[in-house]
Amino acid sequence: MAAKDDASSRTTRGEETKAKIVDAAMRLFTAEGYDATTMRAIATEAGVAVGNAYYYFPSKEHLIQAFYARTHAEHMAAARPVLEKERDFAARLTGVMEAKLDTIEPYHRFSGVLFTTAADPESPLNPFSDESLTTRRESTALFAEVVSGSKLRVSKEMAAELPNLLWIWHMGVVLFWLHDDSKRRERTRRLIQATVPILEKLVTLGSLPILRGMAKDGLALAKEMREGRKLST
Amino acid sequence: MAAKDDASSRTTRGEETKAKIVDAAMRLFTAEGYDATTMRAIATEAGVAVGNAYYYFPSKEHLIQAFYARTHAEHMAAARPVLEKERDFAARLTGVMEAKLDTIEPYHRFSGVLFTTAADPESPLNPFSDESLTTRRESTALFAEVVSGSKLRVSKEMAAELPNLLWIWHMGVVLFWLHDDSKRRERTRRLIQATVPILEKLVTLGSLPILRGMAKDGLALAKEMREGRKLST
DNA sequence: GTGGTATCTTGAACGCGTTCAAGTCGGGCA
DNA sequence: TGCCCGACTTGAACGCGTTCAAGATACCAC
Repeated sequence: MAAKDDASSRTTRGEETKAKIVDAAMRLFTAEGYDATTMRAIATEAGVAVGNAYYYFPSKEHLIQAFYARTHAEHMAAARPVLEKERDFAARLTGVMEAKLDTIEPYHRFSGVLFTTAADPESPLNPFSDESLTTRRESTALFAEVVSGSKLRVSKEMAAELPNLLWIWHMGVVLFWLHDDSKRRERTRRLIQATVPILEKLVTLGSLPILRGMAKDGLALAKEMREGRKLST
Repeated sequence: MAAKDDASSRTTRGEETKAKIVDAAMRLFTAEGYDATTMRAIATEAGVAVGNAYYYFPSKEHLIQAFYARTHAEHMAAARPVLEKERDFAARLTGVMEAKLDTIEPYHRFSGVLFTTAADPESPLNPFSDESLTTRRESTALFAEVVSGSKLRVSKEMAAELPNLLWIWHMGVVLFWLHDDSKRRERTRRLIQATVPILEKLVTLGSLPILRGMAKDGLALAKEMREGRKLST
């Protein structure tokens, strides 16, 4: 009996409590919305004291980040089949982005808060913050895979910068999605359908000798701007 | 004596109290930051009861909007000389955008909150909200003037849509500015310097017969997306 | 003047996110 | 066995944004 308890040692109990709290929070956020969900309600739903939630999460906002990490993981999984199957750049990008929409759809109602703080340099939810670094890196890696696994041939500079640019594009699409109250988010899907070919065209044209110089300048600018903020890698 | 009081009638007293509250709020926001400034402190500074502030403003956030309206007015004024003097499109756009940066610079420290809610569809501060309609319209009109007062010749469709696109671009620049901690916001200024010629080039190229079709599609898309949200006009 | 009324003002009270001093628990060492 | 100590848990208390019933104020009609 005691042997088996090796796994369910000290830290494990804490992990369980932590998971109970995140679960409760996600249930309530989804059902009631962010503002309407109180920390007391989360604690009660999780079967713990309110102070206990603060032992594991510094603030209510940080609970959202845990939530964000989850949908991010789901997105990574949902994008997998697309990356395995498709070889065409536009199809890969569209597939990955649509997988994102499908993943976050259940939370459209209260996702506002999720990205609300996106613009606040002080918030831990800010996609440029250190606390978002892991997620951002993974997300960028996903877009790198969209490029590298496609038939598209790009320069070294382009290969280095394009994933970051696609990540920015993806943030823009999500921002649009937030405000999109059309059924099944048809508008956002249309936006994707319309902008992906443009992106592809830009990348392709950027490889032509004539436009090489201009593309190079653009990429250099993107890199410079990215490194100015603490976004680098 | 009584005759002179015509002007300082009923509504005027209310206006004065309202102004006192906004003044106090702006002083404290600038000095202490948004979060550190309490409604009680604002009320005390303004010499009124806390409940009185809520008679004039539905929430603390709405006080920011009043603040936003002020800097907006300042920007309109600061942009005037540029529009009077310059005739070159790029110079006009750069000048207007740099005027914006100059106007909002004093509030960089706490502007995060100002745009924090930009992504939240529920917030009254959301630039796409009905409550922001007036400001947004004026702002768009400013960019319309940037175009119309320049030597640049554009198609009817382009003239109709370009101001909105420039407004979006301007929001992006402000978002970048928010995260820009370089001295004198040199990075943001560099971003403007670098992107304005690209915008100009895109507009110019879009007028060429060869690319007319593509430009038309792009403009139609922009219009469609804008009308999907309640942004129209 | 007197009463009526719309406008404006008050501050106690509410529920919230958050903090923290005071615990409880359970494995390891004597 | 006893007891120690770090990991974990508790809930009362604090200060905040916000609400609201109650009152003050100033103007009009009579």
